[in-house]
Amino acid sequence: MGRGRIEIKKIENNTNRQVTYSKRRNGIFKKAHELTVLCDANVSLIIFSNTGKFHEYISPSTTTKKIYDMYQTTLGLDLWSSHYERMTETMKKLKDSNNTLRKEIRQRIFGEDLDGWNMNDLTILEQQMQDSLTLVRERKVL
Amino acid sequence: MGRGRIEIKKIENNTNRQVTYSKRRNGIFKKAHELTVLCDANVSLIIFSNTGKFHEYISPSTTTKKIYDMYQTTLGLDLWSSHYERMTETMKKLKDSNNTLRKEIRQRIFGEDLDGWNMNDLTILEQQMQDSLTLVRERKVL
DNA sequence: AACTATTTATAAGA
DNA sequence: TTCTTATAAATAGTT
Repeated sequence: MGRGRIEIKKIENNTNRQVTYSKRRNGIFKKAHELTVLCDANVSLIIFSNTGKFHEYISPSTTTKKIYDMYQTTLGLDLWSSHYERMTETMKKLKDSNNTLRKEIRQRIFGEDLDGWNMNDLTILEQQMQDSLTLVRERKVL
Repeated sequence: MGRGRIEIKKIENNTNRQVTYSKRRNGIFKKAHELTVLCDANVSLIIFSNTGKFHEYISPSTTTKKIYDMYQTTLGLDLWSSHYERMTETMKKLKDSNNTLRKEIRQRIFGEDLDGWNMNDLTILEQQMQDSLTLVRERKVL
């Protein structure tokens, strides 16, 4: 690498570690970009230094989120997307339930939307309405 | 780099590109690991080849999820959480709406849950029920 | 998969 | 820090 072989172990001297970090960070970013161009690859490279400083390389043709989504899809992981799917499904069920309830209210409270009901259905509905009405009238005299 | 300088542009020959990809992937993974150890850094390196093959390096002391969580925190980004929050809010509204509808049905169809309604409320409800019942009866004779 | 001529990366020094 | 340079490391083309 440079003047004399170095051992791959943590550089204890703060200044040296910082300098090496800066040089090698540039080096690996360059490598990441070369891999992107030469081999038409998509690369996401995120680095946090030991002092918490953040640097990243992302291939120009993609985004970090896309890479992360692909990562999850590829590994079949359950970090976000399955959670998302569960929520989507729950939401769909809630919406369906909502629609059903609204229709029921239109039919049974306002007597609307009853096209297609036959005489028998209507008789049962009428009886139910009569019962409810009786309940309310009873409550008024309590 | 090797025998003769190369240009950094896409290698068009499939075999050559594949071979270079394999060699350089190893190279950059080694660099990522050296940076991790020498500089005590946390590195996430995810690569998708142009054929969709997936490879990653992650510093041993961390996980990909941790890096992405830090990534979001550091950038103050909202890649996933804002979407999540919007969904959570929508879901809450749907649940509330659902509960309201169910209560309305209990009260106005089954005459239940009417504690706290005063005489005036009950009279209005009674009138509404009477109107709906009339609507249904009219429909029966159509 | 191994070899090797070169280029590239970089550790240490200025 | 930035530049220089000796040397190690990476790798493109070859076998």
